[in-house]
Amino acid sequence: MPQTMTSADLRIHNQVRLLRAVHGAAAPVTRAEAARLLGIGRNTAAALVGELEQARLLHEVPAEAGGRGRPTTLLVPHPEGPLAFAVDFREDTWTLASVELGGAATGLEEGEHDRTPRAFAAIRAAIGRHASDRLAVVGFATSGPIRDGRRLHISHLGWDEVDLGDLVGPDWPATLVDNDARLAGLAEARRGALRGVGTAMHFHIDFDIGGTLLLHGDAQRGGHNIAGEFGHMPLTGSGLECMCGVRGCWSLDVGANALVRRFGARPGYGEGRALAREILRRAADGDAEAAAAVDANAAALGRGLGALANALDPEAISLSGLGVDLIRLRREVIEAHCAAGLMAFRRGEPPRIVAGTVGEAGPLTGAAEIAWDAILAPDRVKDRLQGA
Amino acid sequence: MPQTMTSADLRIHNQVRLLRAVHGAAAPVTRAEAARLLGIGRNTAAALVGELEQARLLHEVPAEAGGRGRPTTLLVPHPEGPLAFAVDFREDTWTLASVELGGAATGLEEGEHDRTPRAFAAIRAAIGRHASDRLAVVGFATSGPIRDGRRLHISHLGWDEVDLGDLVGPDWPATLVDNDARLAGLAEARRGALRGVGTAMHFHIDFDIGGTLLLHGDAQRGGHNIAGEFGHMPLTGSGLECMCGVRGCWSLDVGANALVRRFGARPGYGEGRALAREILRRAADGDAEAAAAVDANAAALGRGLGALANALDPEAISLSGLGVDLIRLRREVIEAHCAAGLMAFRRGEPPRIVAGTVGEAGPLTGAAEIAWDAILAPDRVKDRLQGA
DNA sequence: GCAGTTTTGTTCTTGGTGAGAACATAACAG
DNA sequence: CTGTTATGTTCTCACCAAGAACAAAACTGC
Repeated sequence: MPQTMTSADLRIHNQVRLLRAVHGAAAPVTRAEAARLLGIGRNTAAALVGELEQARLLHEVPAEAGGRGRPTTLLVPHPEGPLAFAVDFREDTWTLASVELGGAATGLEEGEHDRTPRAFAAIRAAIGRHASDRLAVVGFATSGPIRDGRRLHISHLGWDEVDLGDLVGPDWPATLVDNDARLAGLAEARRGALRGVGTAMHFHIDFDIGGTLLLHGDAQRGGHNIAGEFGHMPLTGSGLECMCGVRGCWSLDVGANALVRRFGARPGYGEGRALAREILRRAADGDAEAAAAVDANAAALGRGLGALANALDPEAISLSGLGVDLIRLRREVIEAHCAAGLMAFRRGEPPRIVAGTVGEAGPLTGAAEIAWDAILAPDRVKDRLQGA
Repeated sequence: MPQTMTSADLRIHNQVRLLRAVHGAAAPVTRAEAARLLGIGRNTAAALVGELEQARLLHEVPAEAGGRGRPTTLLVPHPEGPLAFAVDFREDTWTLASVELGGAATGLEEGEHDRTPRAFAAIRAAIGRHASDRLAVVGFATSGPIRDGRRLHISHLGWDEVDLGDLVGPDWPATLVDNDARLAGLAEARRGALRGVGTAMHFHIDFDIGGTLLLHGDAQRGGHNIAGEFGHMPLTGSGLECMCGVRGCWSLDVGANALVRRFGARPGYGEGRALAREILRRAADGDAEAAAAVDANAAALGRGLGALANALDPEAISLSGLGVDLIRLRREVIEAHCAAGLMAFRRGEPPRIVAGTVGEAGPLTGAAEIAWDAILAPDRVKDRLQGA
């Protein structure tokens, strides 16, 4: 239930709705369109926008006349408005970008890192190089579960229970950290293949399978912010022991580990990824053993998706990482095994399985989204409106 | 995002908040408490309550003085206010109850049925015998998935894709139907063991395992209203074929089917349930084979819960049906196998596994909740306020 | 090129909403 | 019986969005 509602809160509420409409729109919105969209009068829209312009949250530019009627204005990000910085912290590289209202991103800097917490200092320095007083919130994507939003477990870096506070320090701008797979899903829900889908799931397939349940455009975080480890459910009957400490994880049969294990390579990270790509390439070229490995992978993927669909009933499922390749090479296998895992009465209306459209930029895009969610939170908008 | 917000909507919004506070409170609320709870002034509270009394949604009665200060009034359901009827439609019996604002239930009638759609006519007649113009919405709990809220699949009655419209007909009062396991979970979240838990799960264990993910007190329904078939995920490596059309379902290893199968009985419904209860009793009395069956059941239950916790990260999990007995008899087994299924880093903070406290009344209570959710929907409250 | 049409912007009035201050009231405490 | 405390009540005020009326700026068709 929303918190207290006074007359003044009403104004903020509608201004946030307006800002969200602009931020989430696929194409630029005119002021008149926004009024219709929110169901408010043109006069009210003018007043709301006027204050938001004053607060440097929106800017009005003349819209080119597109037919009859008095020409209106386009609502665009204010040139001096707040910016979100987004960081995608990957296995041994990172990317920093600046994202304005509406989602337009500008790449700022990239770097490599040595897999130690020193990487965070380098990123902080990069942020410092590009930051201005327009920088409002930093969204940070990293792999691995992040318990309570603070304690990082990045297994491929050997980071276990690393406290975020020790990494970002007090000199950082306001920073929100979340899991990359979850953020990739959020990106698909807000700006990709899952836009407008009420109940959806996203899975990022790499060595591991991480994902998220997306309800009405929001990624679910669980009670301790560590929801989404779907790869660590025993969905395909594997008897192997997983690095996570459990036996039989789905991830052992789907993704890069499963592909490379078949070719005698040890599971792990790094160079294994190249081998996995090589196997996919050989499978596409007709190599029988590679093809069999990919078949098995796709089958296990489909089986697990079917099981999850029984439990969570998504309308659509999007995939990123190796999942995109698996869909490209073996859509029928995935769908057939998904159907086999679906309860019979569901098979007439199976979840759509689609490749994500945000692609590699998923974590970065999602990181920008959580940053913008914070910037557009009613309290923050209120402060900004009153501070102006 | 909430819909249009005008000044008038603000009033409704706060009145709904007030009604929900009264409805959801554990103990009766005074007007002054309600004002504090909602963060509104005493004057505003007086105005809101006054209109709600006018609309016969709330009634004020003098509260017995409990200390210093001018005595206030207790907010109670209006004696002529709306009522929800709740129906629990079970395997061969049904129960009809009347529930007032706040959740107080009055049993009205019970009956047996012949497992055919004629049962609905009998229930309709019972509703007619007790209905007055106070009856606002009927909440109906039945087992099996209900696709899109309309198409019923009740396997133990042999109902497949039975359209709700053919059952309830146009002469029914406004009726909302949902799955009994989901409604039992909703009841726990609103009035039971899961009250106040942000992320929780509930499972009802009978022959099958049905359940629901509960987020902030709301049961998740999925894209086609058929979420919650957690029992039909292959979480325990069974190789058996399930009646649902899939192989390896969790339900085959947990619940009454798994118990009776061990004793040579065929899986199914009806008399099998008595045998399952008998096995539990013998296990409690020390019968070795019964104990082994119960052990296996508890282990499989725990294993599945651990897997689901990896994916969905609930703070607490409540159980009903046989789950209550399994917790009573084998809590350690469940918890140990749950921990084994949890990723290692989660084991320090496992989900609490608790017996539901609403008990047998779960589906009925949940059915009343969805009915009251409808009655307290802003549009409906608005109509009632303006109609008065 | 001009009059009519269409869409939007702008201005002003109005009904409604919650906040806040001041005061009244009804209990309890000593 | 007086002071304290919590609540009810009344009144004013700032604010909000709606709606009507009018103005403005484009296009259309003759």
